[in-house]
Amino acid sequence: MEKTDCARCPLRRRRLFKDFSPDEVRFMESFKIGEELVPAGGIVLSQGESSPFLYTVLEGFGTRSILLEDGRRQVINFVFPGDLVGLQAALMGEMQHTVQAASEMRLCVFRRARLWELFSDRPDRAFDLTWIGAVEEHFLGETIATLGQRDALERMAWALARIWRRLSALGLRVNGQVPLPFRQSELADALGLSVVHTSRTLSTLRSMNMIHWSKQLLHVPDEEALLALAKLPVEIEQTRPLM
Amino acid sequence: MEKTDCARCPLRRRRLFKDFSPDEVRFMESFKIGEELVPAGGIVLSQGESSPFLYTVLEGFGTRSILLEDGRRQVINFVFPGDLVGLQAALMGEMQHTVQAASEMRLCVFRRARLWELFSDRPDRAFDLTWIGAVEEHFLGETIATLGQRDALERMAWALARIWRRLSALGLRVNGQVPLPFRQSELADALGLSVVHTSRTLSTLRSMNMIHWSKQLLHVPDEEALLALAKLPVEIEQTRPLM
DNA sequence: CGGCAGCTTGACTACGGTCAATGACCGTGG
DNA sequence: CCACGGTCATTGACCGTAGTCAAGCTGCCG
Repeated sequence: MEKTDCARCPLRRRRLFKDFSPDEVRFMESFKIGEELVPAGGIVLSQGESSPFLYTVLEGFGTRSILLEDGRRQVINFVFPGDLVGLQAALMGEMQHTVQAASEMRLCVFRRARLWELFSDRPDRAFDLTWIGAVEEHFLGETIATLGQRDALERMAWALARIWRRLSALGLRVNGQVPLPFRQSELADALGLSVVHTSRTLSTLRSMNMIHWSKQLLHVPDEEALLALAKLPVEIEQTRPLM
Repeated sequence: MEKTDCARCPLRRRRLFKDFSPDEVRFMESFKIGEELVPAGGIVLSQGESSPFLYTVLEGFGTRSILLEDGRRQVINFVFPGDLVGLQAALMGEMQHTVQAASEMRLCVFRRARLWELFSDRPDRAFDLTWIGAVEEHFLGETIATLGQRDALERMAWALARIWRRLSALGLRVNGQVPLPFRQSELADALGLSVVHTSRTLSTLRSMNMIHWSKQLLHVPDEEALLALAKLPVEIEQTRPLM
């Protein structure tokens, strides 16, 4: 697959992401070894396996999830364009979770073996990498707080509000709608709810006129209201570095 | 407070931690600016505030927790000797959670402003820092899976098994007991349970003879059994870098 | 048209929350 | 030295949120 060169990377134009210096663009250009397409439903990285690659998502959506021994599954979070996946395996040896495509995904491919080079030659990029890890960690902390403290309605509002905000910041909102290619069972596994209760909770949110979700499209008529229900502060999505 | 020099750091001797090269010791020696004591109950870092410092825990135990607007609290995880705290604030500007001492803590103090120097001069240490972030992230993922998928008994077994293993690996097991200076309400807030149900769950575990916990001391008669109840693989605690 | 996956709805159940009373322990002050 | 009050843990009674089981429904694809 031919690679789009980083200089004209469509993602980096988005306000959500930090600008690169020309130097950084050049480095990433050399760091990137290609692109990969994963079909909807495909596995990007598999729990328990190591991978010679890490990836930045260019397009498409996915999930990170942990499989328990007894078959239960927990979706750790959702993966959106701009997210880096595979860093764990790159650092720790093997993936501790599975990354799966929910819609077709286009990925930017980096070679794990060259990660050390990044640390020794490009402290700025190494810093960004650590920064990305810290943001991820913060987000997981918020997720823990949500699962630990909030009830089903709040959890659902929280998840949808986060998705809505993120996709909006990515410029994926068209006609007041964002794409939402997840199934209810994935939401359920992300929020620690049963599929049945997920369905009921969604219908409550619909009847409250907080969301409209059908045909893989989500519309939020009153963002403030949903954020309030989710008890999320009305802050802006912070600009983040891109790998 | 006079500082113990890194060359004879008591923590680094423990098997749990990676060895430093003499070079690294020298660098850390210069990176460390002092030590600090925080009394039991004291706040180390406060959610929403920034901090000019980051810390490595030398002794003592604590919690990281998120305060929700309505007063609910979620304990994200427990903090043990060897853990690094304050990296989030150092990178992202302000703390997203609070770090509080559960017992008296002795901390190694580093200056945030010199973090950049670490990245530019010491790629090995920068790599370790990122590594620490990745491990933390993995652990939070496991926590999410626990809160999302497991019932009260499994959660409690999981938490106590993790604490038991970690403290054992730290060499803090004496006479088959590890110190456990947390209150039940802290366990409750960590596991998303009410204090009442936490007490009941603990008494179930006791009656199953899985744990003995009194007077801030925890004893696990049959580690395998507890790990099995917690559905935790019987792996060794991985050696980790120390900052 | 048939079959399957995903969603919805109803009926019942149970895990864990809430409220409340009591007990154990400890530090403080009369 | 003991009484008092505070914090933390325990226990009982009751209740509610969310899980389970099961039956239908919808839409899609072969």
